[in-house]
Amino acid sequence: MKYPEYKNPDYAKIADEILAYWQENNIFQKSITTRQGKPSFTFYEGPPSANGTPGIHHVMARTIKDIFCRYKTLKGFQVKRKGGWDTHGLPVELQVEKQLGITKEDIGRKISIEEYNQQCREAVMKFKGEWDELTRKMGYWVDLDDPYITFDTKYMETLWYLLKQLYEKGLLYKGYTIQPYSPADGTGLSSHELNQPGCYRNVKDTSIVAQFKVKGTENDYLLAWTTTPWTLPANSGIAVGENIDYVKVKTFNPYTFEPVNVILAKERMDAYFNEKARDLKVEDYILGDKLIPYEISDTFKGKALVGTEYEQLMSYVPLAKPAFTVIAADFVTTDDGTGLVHLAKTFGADDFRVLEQQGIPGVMVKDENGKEVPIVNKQGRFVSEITDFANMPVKNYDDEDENAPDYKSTDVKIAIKLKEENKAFKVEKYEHSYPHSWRTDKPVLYYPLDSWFIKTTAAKEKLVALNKTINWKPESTGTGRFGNWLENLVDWNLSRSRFWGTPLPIWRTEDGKEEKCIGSVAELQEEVAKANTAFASDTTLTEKNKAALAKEDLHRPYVDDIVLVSESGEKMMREPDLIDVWFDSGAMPYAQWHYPFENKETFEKSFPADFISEGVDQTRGWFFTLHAIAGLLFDSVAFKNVVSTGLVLDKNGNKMSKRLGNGIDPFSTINVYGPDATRWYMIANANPWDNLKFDLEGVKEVMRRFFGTLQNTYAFFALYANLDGFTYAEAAIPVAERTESDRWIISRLNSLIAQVDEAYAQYEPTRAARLIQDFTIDDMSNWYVRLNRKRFWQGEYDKDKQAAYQTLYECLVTIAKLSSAIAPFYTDRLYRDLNNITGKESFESVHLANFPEADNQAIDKELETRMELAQSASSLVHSLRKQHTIKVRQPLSKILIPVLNEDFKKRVQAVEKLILSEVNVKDIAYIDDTSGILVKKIKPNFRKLGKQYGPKLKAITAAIAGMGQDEINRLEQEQQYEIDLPGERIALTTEDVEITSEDIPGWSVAREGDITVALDIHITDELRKEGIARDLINRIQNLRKDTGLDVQDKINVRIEKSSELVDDAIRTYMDYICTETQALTLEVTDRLSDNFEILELDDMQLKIKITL
RNA sequence: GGGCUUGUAGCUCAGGUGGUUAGAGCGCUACACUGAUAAUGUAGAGGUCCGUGGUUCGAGUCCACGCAAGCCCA
Repeated sequence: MKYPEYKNPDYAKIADEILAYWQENNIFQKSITTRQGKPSFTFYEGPPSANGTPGIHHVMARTIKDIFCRYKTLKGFQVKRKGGWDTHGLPVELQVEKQLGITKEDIGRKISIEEYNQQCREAVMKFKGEWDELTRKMGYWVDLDDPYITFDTKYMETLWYLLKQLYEKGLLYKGYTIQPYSPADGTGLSSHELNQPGCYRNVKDTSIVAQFKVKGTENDYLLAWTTTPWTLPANSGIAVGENIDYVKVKTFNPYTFEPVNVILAKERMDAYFNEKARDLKVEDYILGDKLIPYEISDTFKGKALVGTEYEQLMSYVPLAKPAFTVIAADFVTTDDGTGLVHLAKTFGADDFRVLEQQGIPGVMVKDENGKEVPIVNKQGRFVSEITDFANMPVKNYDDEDENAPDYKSTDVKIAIKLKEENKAFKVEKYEHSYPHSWRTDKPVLYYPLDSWFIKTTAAKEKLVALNKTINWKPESTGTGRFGNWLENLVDWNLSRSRFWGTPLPIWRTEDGKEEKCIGSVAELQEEVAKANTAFASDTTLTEKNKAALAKEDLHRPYVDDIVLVSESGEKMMREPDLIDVWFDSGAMPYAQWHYPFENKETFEKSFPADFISEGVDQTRGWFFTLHAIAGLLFDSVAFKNVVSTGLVLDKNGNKMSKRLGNGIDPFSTINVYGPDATRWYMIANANPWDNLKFDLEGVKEVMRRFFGTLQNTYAFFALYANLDGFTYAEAAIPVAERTESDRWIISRLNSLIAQVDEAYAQYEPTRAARLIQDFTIDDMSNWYVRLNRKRFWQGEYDKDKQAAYQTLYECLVTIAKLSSAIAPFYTDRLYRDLNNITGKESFESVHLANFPEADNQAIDKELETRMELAQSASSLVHSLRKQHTIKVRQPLSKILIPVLNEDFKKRVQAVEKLILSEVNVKDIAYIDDTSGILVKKIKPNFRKLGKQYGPKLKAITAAIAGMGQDEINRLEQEQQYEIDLPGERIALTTEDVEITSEDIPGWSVAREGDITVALDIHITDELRKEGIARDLINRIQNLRKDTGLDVQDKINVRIEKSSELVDDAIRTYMDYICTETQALTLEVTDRLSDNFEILELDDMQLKIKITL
């Protein structure tokens, strides 16, 4: 049995093979069953919607999910992960509308709701095949055989159960919010509809700066600006900015010329007062003059205005305190208007929010049922209570000719009235952007619409407190984005007026006085039975009820048909709304198990989740709904750890979109570069929560640099291990008995295990990937293998060789395990290629193995430091050789290393041999102080001195810089040295400075950190000959390779006599050359006649002939 | 308009608790090395650490105000 050797590894192909292996051997299932009885680690899958094709960002998000599930499995946890599909909601509906070429209005007319929903049900799984394929090909392990599906009746039944729980706790109520509403269409508009092109249009409207009289003053007025004068009768508050500067200005009303004191933001004065009137005196004003003088009589911050009461502007509907009070709001600016904002609670979302917070009521009237309604009806007309304008449309909804000479809009009529009453300070046309219905082109109003809410605000404190126990990655998303959101929580608006979704399970009598919330299918059946008994005489009704129930489907339209009976015997109809689809996904911890109807125990064991991960855009989506439902109903968090991932952008940092065509197809990427490199690149390149600029060049680089190096190292190992028959059959050689470099790489390996384990445990996969990558490339390949190459291909199969194999084997297997969570395919191949030969472990796959444990005994920090020293020393010698253009093949006699203390010397000595062989030098000479040739450099220890002396540091630095060699020596000998500062003397110790060797006069030196190296570049004849011998070996090796000889082929070499120097070199190093080149004979002949090759050696030419 | 994030070499990114020569990889240039060879080493070029103020003996790092990009929400 041999370790498989690969010529040109195709990583995509490897992945396919491994995938097949997993499938045949049920590796995923085994990764769960083999952990039976172990502590469980719960992961919740945020359900994707399969109505679109998956993109490259899904690979990113799912890689993160997969990594931690795999990691925890290796750590011995049982990690069940149920897949799921999000199936309801607007995107599906819009897609179907588009597909059928219909609009929302056509549903229930041109197409029945039943048929429409059937279309949705089919459309939503349209791309399930692609999703499953991606899941499989990218190696995302999730259980797709038994997924939860949000349109499933069982799933929906759990939603009803949860809603009923909320209802019974009094957390589900009917209220209203201010939403875009089109009176012309008689319907509300979704934000999606509002985002239709052409919806926002520039229109000229009448704007009014109204004068609100401050209570208890003679003629002090608050100036508030509005572009919707029709909302003025509904005014019940005014908002100011707390930190904005306001002024009180003495002037005259430009329409009535009455003297007034008006209050507005200082910055806005220019807009309302004529510069030319600045120097006029208020006292000198002649009534009726166009140029109106003004004078600032007071200045104050907005804060001072808060609480000011004023008189109602248009008193059609009286209102009690605290209405008509000035409040502070964060949305007030001085960009336009007056810096005071008129608030109409029923006609602005901001207005509603701040007034609600302050407990200020809105201007409402009672309708015929005694229900409170706004002063504008659903047709967009003033109600009768607004006597002067009763029944007038607030916008031009009657298609009147606006260009007619006598046309006056309602806004204008209001303006005229206010002017006459000394209540308008300025009236003008104002052009602004205003939303219009995309159907009728008529202006949209912001209007209170009925909605069902979950009273999340009731649990705000709890939700905030629970959030603090969640480990957020990154932390700022939890404390900032999510935390702030919770702090400013508003009630969750559940209502959606759509068709494809979970219906609200609430039935109401027509007068709204009695209602019932249904919490299960069984309950619905009971209630239907009751109703059918109560309304037995109405067979149409009872038959409909029966038919609807028989469908066993909780969707519309069936549930709409069901009529229930109230306590008092009234008919109850279902509230027509659907619930927000976010409730669907937020309820998945319960609904995926059909809790509490089934799987109670399973649910309890898997709640809350240990880990979830989704895009940061889910903060107010899934993350919130999970948190809210768990907090409200279960007094618990829904998840303990969460990684919110950033966006995947194109390589230029632009959002990927179908329109721009800059999207990356995940399938082709995986097919070309393989899933491992794709996954590794995404993880190693940037932290998952940072946006990723996805560049295929980066994937290529990862493939070459990391996987290429790892594969190369394996290939190297396999090549020689196969030749030597290494199968790890021998007992492991104790680490203490292995070479310095073996112990070093093992120490580094164990340090790596500990660091990688910690990185994963802290949900920092990027750190883990980078650590593994650096170790593989720098430590294992470029240093350990390079230094130890000879041990693998030279000499007998002795202990030393076994130690080398064992050491490298250990490294490779460990890297396979550490990386397996990120690159599951290649690492499984690597692991099994190695382990199948040695049989060290009995696992069928790396994913069934255990995470390596760091052996602290094997970690030797001192050794790691020493090796760093060897690396920098070697690098310095290489650099010196480079300067003098002396190739490494040419041996040199010695290097000098200055040593300023014994510790340093010991360290270098320990790695002396390594350095010498690495740089091809015969000897190291250590020079210390006593040699008297060192030039030293002194530098202040800023960290220490700074703390101690602070401001005096500049003077001290100057004094130290002035120290010569004698002074430095004295400091070192006496351990103390006094320097003069202006006015005082300071004693320095050796701790206060850093002394390094700067130079060795007459030598060529190089420095890096605290190590200095000098190189003896004199080449003796002896060295020259050895250099020639090495050159010759190199040329012969090249020749062997070029002629296609195998590594083990023995050869005979004949070389034509040339210079004495070369002949001498060959004679002297005959044995050496023969051993290295596997030559049986090597002779120098007078003349080579035919079939010879010419070797270039420095400036010489050699004729050579190689035969088998 | 608000909240959050990001800004360091041509590109992608590192740079605990402030410490005096700001690093790596890729790319570019040159040279070397060569039973790991579609690999490797060394060197060079390339930086107003987004800007402006401030704190400090000392700021890429801390503070304030901006600018730019992104996400979410109005």
